[in-house]
Amino acid sequence: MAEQIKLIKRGTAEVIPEAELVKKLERCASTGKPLRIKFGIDPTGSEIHLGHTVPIRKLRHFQELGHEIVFLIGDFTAQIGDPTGRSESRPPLTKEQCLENARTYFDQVSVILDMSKVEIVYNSTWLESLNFSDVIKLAANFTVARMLEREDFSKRYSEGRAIGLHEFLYPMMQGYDSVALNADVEIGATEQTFNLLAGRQLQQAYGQEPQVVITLPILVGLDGTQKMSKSAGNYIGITDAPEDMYGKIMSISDKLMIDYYELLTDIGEAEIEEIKQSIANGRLHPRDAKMRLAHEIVCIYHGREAADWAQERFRYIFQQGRSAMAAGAEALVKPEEITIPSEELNPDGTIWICKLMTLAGLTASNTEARRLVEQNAVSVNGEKINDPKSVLKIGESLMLQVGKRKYVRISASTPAASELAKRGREL
RNA sequence: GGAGGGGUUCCCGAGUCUGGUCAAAGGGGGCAGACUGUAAAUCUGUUGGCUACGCCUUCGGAGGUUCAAAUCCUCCCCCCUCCA
Repeated sequence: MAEQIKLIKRGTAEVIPEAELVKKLERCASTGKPLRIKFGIDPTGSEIHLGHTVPIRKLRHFQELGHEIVFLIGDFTAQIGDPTGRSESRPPLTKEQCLENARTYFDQVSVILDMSKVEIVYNSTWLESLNFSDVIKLAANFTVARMLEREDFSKRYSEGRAIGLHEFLYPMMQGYDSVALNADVEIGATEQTFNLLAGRQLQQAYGQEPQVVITLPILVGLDGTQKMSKSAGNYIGITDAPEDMYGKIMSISDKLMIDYYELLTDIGEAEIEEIKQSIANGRLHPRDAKMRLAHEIVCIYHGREAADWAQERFRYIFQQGRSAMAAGAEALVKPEEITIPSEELNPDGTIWICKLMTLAGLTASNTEARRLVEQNAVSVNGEKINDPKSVLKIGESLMLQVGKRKYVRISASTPAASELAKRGREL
């Protein structure tokens, strides 16, 4: 029992209230009836990043302990859009989009969770059939003062910004979901606390035992300050290539490292504590601790072999030669191959460097390319180019590198091939 | 319904009274360079496009005045605040 609680509490922000969790677990142990763990998502259909995995990993812990995961797709609520943490309302989604998004979501999540044991439900199932008097009855369980307790609402209210009346309904609906599912535990990020607690309130009103609320910290992104999110561009996608994932983790600040250890890996708490101590007293170089972290995480999503490779590659490129172009580096570097249509070349088979960079997708415009060349950020076959008027001959193939991390191998298509491709496009 | 304040480049925000010197200050963020541990901090450069010391497009939208408009005029759209 103590072990169970320890695993469940690991990395959480809050367990409200802990005593009830203990009671539920004890009952579960004596009756053998697993707890129902609710977790809801908005089927907005974006790529999953490490920030999303924090609560999902918590679900996995519950799954390991033999409890039942109920995955709630908020297909109904998606039509309103949870105002939490954002000011823009989202465009409504069609049913088909919801289903499609849910499918891609579960594809990605299956790396972490055993999806065959997960119960999937859609909240339109019960929310759609409520009528106006049902809604009034539900709404009567809350007061305006109570709603304004939510930080997001009170802040907007005091700043004189708009709060849509329908936004008050969101916590209510989420709470009613818990009633409909008879949830024992609900998991969410700390910013969800209010909505999660609404579930407790409504469950009590409907004569159910209230759910235990478990909140998880919000994962800070690569920039070290903002919440990890796609729109902020500070994220690590779980489908990122091993080397990218590894590299991105290496670029986080030392301060974040321990949080990442705790929230994103299975390394034991005692060991994490030891790492922390060793760094503090200088026995362990923070870089090495971070490499371990990066390896560990890549391992989860790509397997040991890929993680080993990414690590070796990192050592080779960034700690030793620092040249992605060095002979024999091919196997580690694995540059993306880009073929330039030969009609883009000048008659003598050469091409202007800036144009080449843009064609290869390394820059958005020739002007940007020119700037980078002038800033000494571009090299070809390992040699810096700093004349923006340079003209290159592609020949067999060449390595083009921009900045520290972007590089591609360029080759030109034969005229015949590009002619074919062109015709293919027209057809 | 009444009164007032606004919409400027990725974001915030000057510039508008007193048209040109405005591709538009400053800050943030981004990118690159130096230093490093692809860390942090710091410093420097850069941040619409175009084979480019010139040209083109951009200050909510559409017109107009003018040699010249982010700046002046007309109409329209949108946002916010206060009062009711």
